[in-house]
Amino acid sequence: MNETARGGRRRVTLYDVARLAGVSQPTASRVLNGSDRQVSSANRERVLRAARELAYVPNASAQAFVRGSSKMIAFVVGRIDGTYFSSMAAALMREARSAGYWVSIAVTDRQPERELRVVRELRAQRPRAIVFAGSGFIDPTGNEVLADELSGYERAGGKVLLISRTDLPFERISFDNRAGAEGLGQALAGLGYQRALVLGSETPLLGMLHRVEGFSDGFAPGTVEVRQTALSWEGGRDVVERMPPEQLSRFDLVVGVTDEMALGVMAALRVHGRRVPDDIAVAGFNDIRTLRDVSPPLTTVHVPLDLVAEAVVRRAIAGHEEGSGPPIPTHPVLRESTPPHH
Amino acid sequence: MNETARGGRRRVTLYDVARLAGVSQPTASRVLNGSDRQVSSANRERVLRAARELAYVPNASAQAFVRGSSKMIAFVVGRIDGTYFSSMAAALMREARSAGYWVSIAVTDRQPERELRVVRELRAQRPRAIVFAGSGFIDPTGNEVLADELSGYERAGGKVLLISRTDLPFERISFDNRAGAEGLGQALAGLGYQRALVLGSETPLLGMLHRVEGFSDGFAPGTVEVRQTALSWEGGRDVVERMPPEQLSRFDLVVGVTDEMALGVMAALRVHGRRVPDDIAVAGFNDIRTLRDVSPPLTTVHVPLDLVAEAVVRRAIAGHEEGSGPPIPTHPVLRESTPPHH
DNA sequence: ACCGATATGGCAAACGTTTTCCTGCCTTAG
DNA sequence: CTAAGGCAGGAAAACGTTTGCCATATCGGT
Repeated sequence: MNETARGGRRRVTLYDVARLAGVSQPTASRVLNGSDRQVSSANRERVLRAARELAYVPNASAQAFVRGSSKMIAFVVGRIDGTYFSSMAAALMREARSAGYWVSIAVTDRQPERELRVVRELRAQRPRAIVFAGSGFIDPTGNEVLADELSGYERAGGKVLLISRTDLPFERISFDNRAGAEGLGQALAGLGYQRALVLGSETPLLGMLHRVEGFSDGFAPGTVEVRQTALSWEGGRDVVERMPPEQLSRFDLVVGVTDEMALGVMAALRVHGRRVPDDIAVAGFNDIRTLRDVSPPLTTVHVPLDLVAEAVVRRAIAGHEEGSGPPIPTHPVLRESTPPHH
Repeated sequence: MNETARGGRRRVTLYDVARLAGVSQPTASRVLNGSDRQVSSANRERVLRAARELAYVPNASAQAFVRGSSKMIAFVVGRIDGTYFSSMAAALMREARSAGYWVSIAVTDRQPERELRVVRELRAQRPRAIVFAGSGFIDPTGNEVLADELSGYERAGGKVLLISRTDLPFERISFDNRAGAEGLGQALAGLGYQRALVLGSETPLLGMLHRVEGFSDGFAPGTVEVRQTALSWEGGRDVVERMPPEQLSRFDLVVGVTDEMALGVMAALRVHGRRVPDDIAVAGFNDIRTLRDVSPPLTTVHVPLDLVAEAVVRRAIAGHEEGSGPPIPTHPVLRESTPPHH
C-alpha cells in the first residue's frame, strides 16, 4: 500500500471515448459492453472508432465493482501440479472462456486452515461461483466453519459447487463412479481375470467407496480382496512393497482406485521383478493424460472432463436453483496392461 | 449484463463496520487494511471487534478499483495440462501468495490471436504484472501487435516478464540452459558414452539452441549429431520412428532438449524393440515431475522452479527498473536411463 | 506558559463504470 | 391529425473504498 505512485500517464477512460465520439458516457458504455439497450448504428460506429483510436481498455475492476460481481469462477483445488487437476482446470478454463467467464485457481495444499483462508480471500473478489474439486477433509469442526463461510457467500448471491467432494452441504457434480467401475469389473472378468486385489482409499471418501463396490459387483461379487491405502502414487507402491511375495502371487490383477495408485503399483511390481502384464495385470481409474508415458499403457476408467467442465460452467452461471443433476457417465478403457488372460 | 438481480440482502460494507465501531470510515479502513497511518489501540480494537461481529468481507473489486491496481499477477501460458507448466504455475502461486499476491492463469493454446486477445482482456484487470512462459511464436507481425499492446500496458504502470521466451522486447528471466546442458554433456561423456543423437527444436528458440550447443560443448565438440523436431512428446517419437534401424544403431545415447521429447523417444524405442538403457541410453531436460512414473528413471537437467518463481514475484513487485539479472542455474541429474557405459 | 512537532481522527473528493429515470423524437394506428 | 407507444440519448446517482487535507489533541522542550 503506502504510495501507490508507480508512474504512468492518465489512463484512457470511457469518458474520453465518449467525448471524442461526441456522445454521452452511457451511450459509449452501451456500445462497448454487451448491454441490451440499442444504440443507433451511426453512434455505435463513432464510439467504436473512438475507442480504437484511443486504444481504450475498459477497467475491469470498475466494472466488477459497480456490477457487484465479477466474471470470475474460482476453482479451489488441493494441488495443481498433479495431472488430474491440471487437466480438469484446463477443461474448465476452456469452457468458462467460451461463456465469457474466466477461471481463477486457488491452491489449498490440502490444509483445512488454508482452505478457510482461501475462501475468505475469494469472497472478497465476489466471484460468480466457487468450485471445489477433490477429496475433502474428515475433521468435521474445520468443515463447519468452512460451511458457514460458504453459506455466507451463497447468501450474498454466489454459488458453491462441489466436484467429487461430499463433505460439504452444497450442490454437487458427481461422476457415475459406480457404473464405470462396474463396467471395468465386467470387462476384466470377461477377459479371464479371476483373483483381483483392489486398492481403496484409506480416507473414507464416498466416491472411492463407490468405485470399490462397483468394481466388486461387476467383477464377480465376493471374489475381490480390498486393501485400503493412501490415495496417491506412494499409497499404491506401499501396498505392493509390504505384501509378502507368496501373497501377491495369489492375484492375477491389481486395480487402483486412482491411476496414480496404479502407477505406484506398477513401479513397485517392477522393483520386485514382476512383469506387467505377463505376471500380473494392473488397472486404474480416471484416465489421466500422463498414462501415455507409461509402459504398458494402463487400462483405466475414463472420466470425461469436458462434460464435467461444461456442467460446472452451466450451473455456475445458471439462476439459483438447479439441483444436483444426474451424475456424469464414465466408461472403462481397456489397454495393454490388461490383455486377455488364460 | 441485463438485470443484475441475483437476490441477496444488502452486503456488509466498511461503513457499517465504522458505524458499529463508532468511528469514521477512514479510520476503519486504516485498521482493516495495512495502511501506514496509525490508529489508537482503543479504536483499533473496536473496529476489529465490529468487523468480526458483522462478518465483514472487504470488497476486493472496490479496493482494486480505487487503488488502480490489483494484487494479481497474470501468468500466460500455452497449455496448463502439461506437467512442466503446471509445476511452474504451482511454484509461482506459492511464492506469490506469500507476498500477498495471487496468480491468475491464462491459457493461449499457443495461438497468436488468442494470445493477443488474452492480453487485451488481462489489461482490463490491471494486474501488477503479466508473466509469459514458454516458447513464443515466429510470425513477427503478430508479435509486433502483441508487443505494442504490452508496451501500452507497461506505460500504464504494469510490468511484463518473460520466462524462457525471447521473441518479445521485455525483461527476461532466463535459465542457464547452456551451463546445465554442458554439465550433462560432460557427465555423460564421463560415463563412457561416445555417439550422441541430440534432438533440438525445429522452431528456432534461443533457449533450445543453447541446450543443444551446451550439450555439444560438454560432451565433446563435434561428435554429436543433431536433428530438429517438434518440441513435444510426438516430436521425440517421430524422429526415432522415422529413422532407419541401422542408422539408429550408430548411437549409444539420445538426448532430447525437453523431457517430453525424451519420453516420446523412449516410447518409440520400446515399440522398436530396443531396450533402454541396455541397447541405448536416453536423457532429457527440465526434470518434470512425471518422470518418476517412467521406467527406467530418466537422466535430465533440473530446473529449480522455486528459484524461478521467486525471481518472478520479486521482479513483479519491485519498482520499475531491475534489468534482466543473472540466469537461474540448472544442473544435471543422473538416473538409471544413462548407466555407466562400456 | 508558549511554540513546534507529532499523533490521531474525520470530512469530502475521487476513482470509472453502470443503471435508473426522464425527455424528446419518430412511428403507427385509429 | 392526434394519441399512444416505442426507441434512442443523456443527466445524475450510485457502487465501496482510499486518500489528501485540515482540525484537534497531546507532548516535549524552552
